[in-house]
Amino acid sequence: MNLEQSLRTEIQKAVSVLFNQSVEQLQLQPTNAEFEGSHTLVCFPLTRISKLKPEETANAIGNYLVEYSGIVNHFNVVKGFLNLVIADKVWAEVFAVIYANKNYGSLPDNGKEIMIEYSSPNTNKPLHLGHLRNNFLGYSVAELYKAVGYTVHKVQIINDRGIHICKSMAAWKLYGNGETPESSGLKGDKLVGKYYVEFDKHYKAQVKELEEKGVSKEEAEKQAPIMKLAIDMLQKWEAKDAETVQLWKTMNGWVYSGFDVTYKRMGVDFDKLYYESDTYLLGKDEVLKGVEKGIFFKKDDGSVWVDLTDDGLDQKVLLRSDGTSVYMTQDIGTAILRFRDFPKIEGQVYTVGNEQEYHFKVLFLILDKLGYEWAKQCYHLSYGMVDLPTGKMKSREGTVVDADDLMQEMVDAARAQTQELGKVDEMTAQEIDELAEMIGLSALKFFLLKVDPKKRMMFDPNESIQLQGHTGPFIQYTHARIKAILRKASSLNIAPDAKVLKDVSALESAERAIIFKINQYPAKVQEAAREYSPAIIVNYAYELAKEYNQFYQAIPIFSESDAGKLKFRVAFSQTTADTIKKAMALLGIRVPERM
RNA sequence: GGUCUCGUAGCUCAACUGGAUAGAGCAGCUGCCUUCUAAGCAGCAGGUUGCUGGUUCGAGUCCAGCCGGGAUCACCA
Repeated sequence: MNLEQSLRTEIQKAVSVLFNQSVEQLQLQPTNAEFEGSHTLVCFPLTRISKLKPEETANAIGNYLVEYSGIVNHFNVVKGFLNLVIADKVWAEVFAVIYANKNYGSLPDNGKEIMIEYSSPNTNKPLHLGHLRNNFLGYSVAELYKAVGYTVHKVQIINDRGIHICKSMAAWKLYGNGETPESSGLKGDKLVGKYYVEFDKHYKAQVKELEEKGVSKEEAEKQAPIMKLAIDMLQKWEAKDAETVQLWKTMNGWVYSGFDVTYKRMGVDFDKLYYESDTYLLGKDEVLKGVEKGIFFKKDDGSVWVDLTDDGLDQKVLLRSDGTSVYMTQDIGTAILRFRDFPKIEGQVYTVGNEQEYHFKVLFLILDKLGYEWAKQCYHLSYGMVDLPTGKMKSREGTVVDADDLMQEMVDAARAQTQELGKVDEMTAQEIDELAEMIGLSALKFFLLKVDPKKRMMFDPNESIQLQGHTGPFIQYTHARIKAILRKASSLNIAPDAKVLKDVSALESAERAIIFKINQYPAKVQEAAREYSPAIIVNYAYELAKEYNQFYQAIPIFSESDAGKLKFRVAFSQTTADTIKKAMALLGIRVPERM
């Protein structure tokens, strides 16, 4: 039983003894910094039971806890707030338990499985800033679910078919001269992206030319030879024309190898990939079955619809009048396929931008109507757009921030800063590279994860490159700093053991603050998983590091003469470093031994 | 227009789900490296939480109505 639970139990005991009534709900919160204590019981709601004034209620409970609980040393009351001061002996015991637990913060395997989808790019454009937020979020939520006991399957669906990739193919065929990633030295995804842009350029020129000849805009857009070629390729692809399929495979292959490089640097991975070319025909049977069951209906032109007006939504098309599938149909099929592939998963998390909220609302509703129990366990992890100081990212205006470029800039900035601070004197070139990589990516990930996922956020390149303050590098620095202490402790043969810890009394307030923080860690992990919010861990890690730095600055560890106390300080420095490392790992951020 | 969503310090974000005098970082100003790493610490300054009402012991948080951003309402994906 942890401290908070014990405290709640004791308070409930107090209430039932003092007021002869039981309560389940207690408002227990951290004490404001300005008052003495760590835990505060809000007593206003209890006045109904106590029939006393808030202050009197608080005093009565406080006295009882000091007398009987064995946890509370003393207390103070401000208005209806009962501020409790936990006995140092209890803190020491709490810490001793944490110190001995190697898996602190992780729950044991709960036998449940969950699927998390993220990234899911198109194959015609390189990954950009928006994908970075998506990937970091999805990866982190997966780590959070692992930490609370789930087996997690990370997947993505790659949008590898359709007119967009045919556009790149058409442009490459016309203007590529056989260019390959090898011959050009370009990353595969960049090469294909280049031809997508190329397509657009020529297409616009051709449309303009036709218009100048007196063709209407609408007609010109249809007649532009390059567009005709792209459409022709799409039809050939669907007819499984060998040459077209081969080109498609080749160019997508380039994209995948390019993406792999980017994913690797980002530090994300996937357990299974779904390709839209495999799944785009799925779902149709399911929809037709739905028609038979009367869940969906057919219009006179043959198109199939679902009526969601009773649920406050619209009617939505599921099959076109020519019988072909739409986006929604595919997603229905893919969802069902995934539950067949992984029968044990209890639900799916879709990490997709909030512009698709309506789509997923409809999707989950349809799956529910089709009778799939798991539909209720599907969750759209909807995140807000990333804005630039100049406004929205627009590919047409060339304001898209490329993922590879950005990561490189961050790493370069980290290297420059590290060198400027003179931290690299004793490092090899390889060590410097590794450190710069770690720091640069930490700054980026921390920056993108610190905001509540649901909210739209601002990405200011100048601010993101900051390595001081509320940043990943600040936390990494704290970790490295603690490691330096531990190295010194080890060289002095100071080895803490759990037995000594319990005997420590008279803690400094900075020490209590850190133990209090460390003690919160498991609850924070669970909250973050429940809320699908890595931002909770980001802020937790920051607060813990901040707390430690205050201690570090205020109390010189090795000047302590009491051997027990010295060991205690080394021990909780160790645990702080471990907790920082674990928390950062949940965010996909590594921490260095020195920096 | 319907639906959803956001609005907190000059800027970027918090606020434990209704609790105390709304907190951090950046930017600005003051201090602190002969002691474990100054990518740090301590401090100053900065707020009518978009506006107006309501609910109650208590509202940034809940409700209503305005004002202002954004998203979405395709036989596109």
